[in-house]
Amino acid sequence: MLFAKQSADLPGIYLEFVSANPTGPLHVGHGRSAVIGKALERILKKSHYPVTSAYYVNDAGTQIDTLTCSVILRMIPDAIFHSTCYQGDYIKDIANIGPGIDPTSARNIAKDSMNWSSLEPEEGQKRLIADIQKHMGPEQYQALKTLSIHEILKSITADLAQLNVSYDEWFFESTLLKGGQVNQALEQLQHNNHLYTKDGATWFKSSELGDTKDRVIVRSNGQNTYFLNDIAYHQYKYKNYDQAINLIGSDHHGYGPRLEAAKNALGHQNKKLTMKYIQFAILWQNGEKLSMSTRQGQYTTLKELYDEVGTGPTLFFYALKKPDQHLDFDMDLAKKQSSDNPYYYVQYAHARISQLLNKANWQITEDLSKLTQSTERQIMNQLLYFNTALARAARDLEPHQICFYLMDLSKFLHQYYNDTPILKDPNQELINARLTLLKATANTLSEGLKLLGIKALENM
RNA sequence: GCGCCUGUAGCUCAACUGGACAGAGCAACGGCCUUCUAAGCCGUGGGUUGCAGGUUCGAUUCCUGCCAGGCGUGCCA
Repeated sequence: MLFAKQSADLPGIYLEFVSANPTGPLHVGHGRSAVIGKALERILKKSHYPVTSAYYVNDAGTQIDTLTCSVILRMIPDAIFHSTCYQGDYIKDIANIGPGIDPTSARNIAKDSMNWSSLEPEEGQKRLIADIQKHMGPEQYQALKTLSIHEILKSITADLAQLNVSYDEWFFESTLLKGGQVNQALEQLQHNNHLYTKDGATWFKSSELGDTKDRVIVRSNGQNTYFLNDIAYHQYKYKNYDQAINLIGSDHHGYGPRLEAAKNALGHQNKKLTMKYIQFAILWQNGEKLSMSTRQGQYTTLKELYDEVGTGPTLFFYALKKPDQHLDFDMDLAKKQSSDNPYYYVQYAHARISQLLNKANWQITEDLSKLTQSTERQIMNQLLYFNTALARAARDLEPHQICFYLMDLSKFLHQYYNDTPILKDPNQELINARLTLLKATANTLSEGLKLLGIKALENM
């Protein structure tokens, strides 16, 4: 192989991450997947892989009906708010922008709401959705559903944008149902003899393909499981890409084998499915662990986090540890503007260089033969190592390797800066050579930070 | 019970897929600003890599068995 690989030779990668249900604002758990996922997209793209990033919007399941009904109940002051509905204030906000509900429907719903709370929570939940849909009528209901999803996605997009996270594609689960891809996948599984019926439900024989047990894909009540729709989604991925990478919370690790089984059952043995599990981030503030309960809206939102510690530190801290390692996110440290904080350590290195470059009278030179100090060699070696570090981060899907690379490079820079008064030297040629090296260092720091979504600072 | 992940210095973490005396930061202690930003640098102390075996010239890394923690083990998503 004489030449470096071109993009066209490399496998097209479909990278899905976050894909949180659009039922509420993103919380701090989603933040880590968002930051790592986007960093991976940039790392892979910089490594010349054709990458498509995607957010899968689950807009078809019962949780969306729960969302819609939560909003509707908040629009009717007389109705009793059900315990299984989403409690957060954001529901009220959506209800306030809504067009309102016609008086007859509202009265009926308010009347029924007494019955729901007398039932078992789950049963009440089911009845609630059915009754509300009946009273509202399909058009009015659908309008509010669309509005609710739209508003939630707006807030999710805004949160992600704060962390410089954007997507090539937003893929809606509902399009798979409308477009017939779900039925198509179902038929193909049937045709390939991977299905059977038991207890009125349709089962996928995933245990024959490496999973620990068979899985229901159509429930006895006729509803698809999340899994079936996801199979159809992955069918789409395999048809258009060579490799699918899913970033997924490690609490869902049991999901991988059945997706792999489905891939093979549909004849996509030649495609690669990579599950990258992201461990939880645990927030610490004032030396105490923050509660992560997702019930009753008692969790820390992503917005609260980046408002508190700032975008740059948030990005750096989320990416700092190996993805499959638990992350202790120390908010006090992230806010601290001192040497303990690795984010500022790296930024300070870049800022120091920027100031020198601005202050000096110099020009770029190709002659670096005068740079013979060990500190200068150390920096040069580290600069040459960048491509390797990048390749490793891409290979292992581990952005934290970029963080460690940047911290190492920053350390060499600070050492150099401390023991060599660069601008004081009488030899202009030497100054030119040294500042050329520092310019390259600043560029590399800036590039590395950019991979993490962080803008390098000129001064501090 | 079974499955996946984790266990490295007092704390938080690395360790280039099996290679040299296992490295950083913080915390502790001691130095460096009349000199380009001290948000920095230098030095000292700190380890039986959870435990016990095995494979290997060589193991934090691979295998087996324990111990501890986390997460799973739905006709939830």
